[in-house]
Amino acid sequence: MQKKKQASRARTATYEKGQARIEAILDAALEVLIGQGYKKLTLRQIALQAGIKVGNLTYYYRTKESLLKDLLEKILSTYLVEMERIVAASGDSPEDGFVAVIEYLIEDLNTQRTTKFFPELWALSNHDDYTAELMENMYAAERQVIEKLIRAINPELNKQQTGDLALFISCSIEGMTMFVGAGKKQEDTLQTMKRIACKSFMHLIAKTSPSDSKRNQKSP
Amino acid sequence: MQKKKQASRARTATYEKGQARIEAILDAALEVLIGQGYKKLTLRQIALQAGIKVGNLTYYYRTKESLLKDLLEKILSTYLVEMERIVAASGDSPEDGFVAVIEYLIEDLNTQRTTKFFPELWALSNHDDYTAELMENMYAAERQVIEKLIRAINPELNKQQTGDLALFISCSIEGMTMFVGAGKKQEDTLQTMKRIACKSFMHLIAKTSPSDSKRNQKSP
Amino acid sequence: MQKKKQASRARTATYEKGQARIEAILDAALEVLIGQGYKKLTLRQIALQAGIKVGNLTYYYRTKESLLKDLLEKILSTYLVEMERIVAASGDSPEDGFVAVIEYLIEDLNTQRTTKFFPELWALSNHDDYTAELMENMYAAERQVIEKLIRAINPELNKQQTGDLALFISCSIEGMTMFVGAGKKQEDTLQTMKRIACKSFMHLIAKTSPSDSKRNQKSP
Amino acid sequence: MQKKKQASRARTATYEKGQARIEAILDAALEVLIGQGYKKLTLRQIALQAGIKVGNLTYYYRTKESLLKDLLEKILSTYLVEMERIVAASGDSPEDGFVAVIEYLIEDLNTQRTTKFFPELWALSNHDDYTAELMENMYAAERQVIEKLIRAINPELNKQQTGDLALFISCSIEGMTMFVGAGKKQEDTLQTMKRIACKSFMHLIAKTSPSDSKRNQKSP
DNA sequence: AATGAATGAGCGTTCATTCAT
DNA sequence: TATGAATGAACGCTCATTCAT
Repeated sequence: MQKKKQASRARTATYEKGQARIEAILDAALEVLIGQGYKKLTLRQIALQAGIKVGNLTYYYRTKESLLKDLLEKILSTYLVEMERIVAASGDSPEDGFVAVIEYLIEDLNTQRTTKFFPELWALSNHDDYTAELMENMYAAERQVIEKLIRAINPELNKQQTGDLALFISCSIEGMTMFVGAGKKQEDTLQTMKRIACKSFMHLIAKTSPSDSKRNQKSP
Repeated sequence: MQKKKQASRARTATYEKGQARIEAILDAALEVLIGQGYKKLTLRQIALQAGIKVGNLTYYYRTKESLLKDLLEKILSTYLVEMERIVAASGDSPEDGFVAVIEYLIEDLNTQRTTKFFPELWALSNHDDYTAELMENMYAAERQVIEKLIRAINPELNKQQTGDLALFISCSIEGMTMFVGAGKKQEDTLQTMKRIACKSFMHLIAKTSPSDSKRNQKSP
Repeated sequence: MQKKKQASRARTATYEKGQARIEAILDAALEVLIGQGYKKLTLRQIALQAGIKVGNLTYYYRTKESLLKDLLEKILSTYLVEMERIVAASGDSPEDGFVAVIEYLIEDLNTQRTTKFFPELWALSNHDDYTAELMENMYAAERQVIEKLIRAINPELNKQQTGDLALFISCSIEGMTMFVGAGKKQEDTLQTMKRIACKSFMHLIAKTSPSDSKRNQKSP
Repeated sequence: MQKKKQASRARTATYEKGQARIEAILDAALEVLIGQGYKKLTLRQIALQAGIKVGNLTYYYRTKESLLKDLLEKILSTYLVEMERIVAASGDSPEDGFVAVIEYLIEDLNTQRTTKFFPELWALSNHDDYTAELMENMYAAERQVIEKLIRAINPELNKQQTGDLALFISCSIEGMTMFVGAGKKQEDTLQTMKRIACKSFMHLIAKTSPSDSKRNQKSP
């Protein structure tokens, strides 16, 4: 029901076969990006991975840029969808919801899909404005989810504070990608990190008081 | 006197002029990497930036790979050198030393050199073992510095715990690179992040007790 | 009634709709050729202009070459038809008829259709024998019209001389295409050229005597 | 002495070998253009003709456009140089000079270099502004040479009239390219055309009076 | 009659690398 | 040391053509 307009920027592909091809192409592209990095993310490699010829690839995506757009949008959107699912499923307690989100995010580092893809995304966004914007939108949405939970846990905090805390928490988790993710040196510390993160974040939220913000009160 | 071995993979360069050239080449390469990204880090661009011709560049570095190796080594070593300098300069109090290191690391995000370079490094390490190893060595050294300070602040913690805390702290800071660094959307929140980070980390170190570790006591 | 054989190389197109499609395709092709040049005269562009898909285009013309053939034949035939119409309409006086033809040919340079198309035709005929033959046939017919008028004006001239004069006159007019045609630098001199041409040609016809021909009398 | 700065837009090519290569490349390009038309004027064909690899070709000309620029400029400049040489060599009599120029221009049609190249040039100029400008400059210079001779033959004519006559004469001759040039159907009529042209043009110049111009006197 | 899908060849261009001087 | 010259491989992309539906 809800997946009808995927690959919106791709060519028409009105028929089923075309739709399937587009999915296959995007899957292949992600595979290449994860497996070989964006330097090797060439049309030839993608076509090879997808089992088609380059000519056919360009039939669906006239430019590499448009393919990349679709690819990034597809991947990033799945993360948001999943996040909202987690929140919705976590019941009434905001504390439980918060822990569920944090654990989901960290647990997600167990997949190569995540640990390989995101550093590529960050590097890409370094030199491509569109990628940077897309990434920023995704993380902004993620922070909004976190902010809502923070506010529910500690309603005394003002908007500025919840935003700052959400940003700090998001940073802390994203930073693990390079170290504790799948295939990384400290791979096995993932559970420990989860524990430390939850404890630390919960304390941070609970013990931050409205008067803590340096911004609101330049001189104490 | 002690840094003679630099550019070990480069050509002989026994004479001063050659050494200077190598420095110029590496500087040029870094400039290009930061300013234009890894994708445009071509021999042509590096030579142009260095004011020499490609032919001459290949005289010093027979392959692009060897140039990259030297470049990474040079950059990463400077971070370590700086870190040790910071620690040494921070006096007797371990708390002061810890805060100084944290603040240095976060403050460093103010430079494009850092915010542009590290995501590239992470992406590179994704698919290149040598880069991954080099990076891991650097971060391991960084964590050792942090661990030493943690142990001085809270001597009760065991080796496992200090290691985990250092890793968590390192992740938290590195994760800021994509968000609060120079040229990023949340660039202006750097001071706030610094404050939250210091407070949060200090509490984490102080309030962690030896019995917290789930690893040591599989069954409670 | 008499023009049935058009599009002889195209597919059957026995039905009216098919005939209309072929006309639309050829019109579209001419439009593209004139507006964007031979380089951009691609099946994609033609199909786009005709409002159909490439796949359908290839149903009517199995190869691009066959489409081009039909296109050339259609265009060139229209010029001949028009020329004969002009001659027929110019009444009894051969002088009037001659001037009418000359003026028609020069006036025709006012349309982009002419000034853009013919240089392409000449370049094409440079390396394509069929095009060269088609073009030669068209110009031969044009010269025959002119020859007939010349002979009527000055009956003393022999066949060789009328042929030579017709050729010279035809060259003189065709040569204007690159300079005084629509969109050309000397576009505004078209009327002046018309006047000079008529005066010069009329004098040439009137004052040429049968003894002028060097060919007939190698030694005087 | 005078050929030092040829190929000004090409790469440095400071050494003899490079200079020779550039000449070879341009010669090869002309060969391909003449022999196969601008559609087949590809870098691969040019390189093949020049006996080098495409990679080397792009070392001298970074873009195809720059190569074409140099090619056109080189060819067109040779025509101008030759024209001026002809005029200078034709002695005192303006009539002799004029005839010499006309005969040179028509005689030139005996070379495939001319009959093949110019239609390509005209077609090129149809869709490329730079080519159009270059071509216009060349023909403007040619007309200036003709105008000067016309004025010497009939000093009574005003500037407007000499310009118009020069244009008409130039058109008449250029128009022969498609018909009487080397390899064309009416190839053998070249001498006849020469004779008709000279006679016709001389009469046109001699018998045009200042009062002929319709432009100066809107109503007679 | 019409379209979507697929292919293979070729295009201009970039690049790391090799080599003679 | 330093440069110009040359190469081969790969890149993104365009195109005419074929084919199943």
